[in-house]
Amino acid sequence: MPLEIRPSQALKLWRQVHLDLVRDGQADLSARQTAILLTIYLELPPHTVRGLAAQLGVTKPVITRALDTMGKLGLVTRKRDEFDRRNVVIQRTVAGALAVERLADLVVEHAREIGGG
Amino acid sequence: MPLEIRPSQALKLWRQVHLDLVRDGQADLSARQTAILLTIYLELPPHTVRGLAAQLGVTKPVITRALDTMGKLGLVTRKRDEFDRRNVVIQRTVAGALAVERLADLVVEHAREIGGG
DNA sequence: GGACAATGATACGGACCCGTAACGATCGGG
DNA sequence: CCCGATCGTTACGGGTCCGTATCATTGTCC
Repeated sequence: MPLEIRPSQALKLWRQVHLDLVRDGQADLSARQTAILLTIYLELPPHTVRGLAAQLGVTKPVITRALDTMGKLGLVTRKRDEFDRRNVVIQRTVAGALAVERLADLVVEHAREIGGG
Repeated sequence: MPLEIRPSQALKLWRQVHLDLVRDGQADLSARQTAILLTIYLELPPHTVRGLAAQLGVTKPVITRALDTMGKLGLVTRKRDEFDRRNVVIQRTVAGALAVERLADLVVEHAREIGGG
């Protein structure tokens, strides 16, 4: 059963959620950072810098810097892989899980409000 | 008729759309810029710097700078209001309308893919 | 052990954005 | 005409991010 949504509804939803994100003063994440964060929290671990870079189609420094920023915000953590010490495993945090959950609630709530658009 | 969507579906949708935005190499807009762009294209004109700042809960320079950037990208245009020459009216462009339309299509398409999640 | 590959981090110059504060231009009332 | 209010922009110091190139560390294979 596909999720049906019309273009006008999609845009209203997109706008309302972004408005809330901005007004709540939450971290003003870029599209890249959002994609990284959600990939970490939705896809099965383990996550590496290399893997994320490949999935997003960006270079490794982009991921490293995004992880630096999100690390400061407490949204993710890094840990060296003990089996292959070249790798770094990106781990989830409680704060990160809460932020993702809050985003989900925001989308659900506004979707409900929009209704027939 | 409310638009029903579950949290897990919302997150999948959010991730997929952001992944596409990043991979398409489109302008990597921040949450603020996205909110501004969609407000201009969804709400009734006229739009002013002051009005946008109030709606988003940010300061005026934030809007000015965002308009500078989007102007370079061809997404919006500015014009002085001839009736009150203190005001600046923000206008839509063909390129901006296309970008918004593309975003809508992206959301609709991924919503359809997700289905029962 | 040594050459080579792979991983993530760092250096660099340049661009953008932030918040606060000040600025020039314009309007409106006395 | 002038003073104050309003509008959008710009200046400033500080921070983040970009892409490219390079680096140190670690693993792999002969």
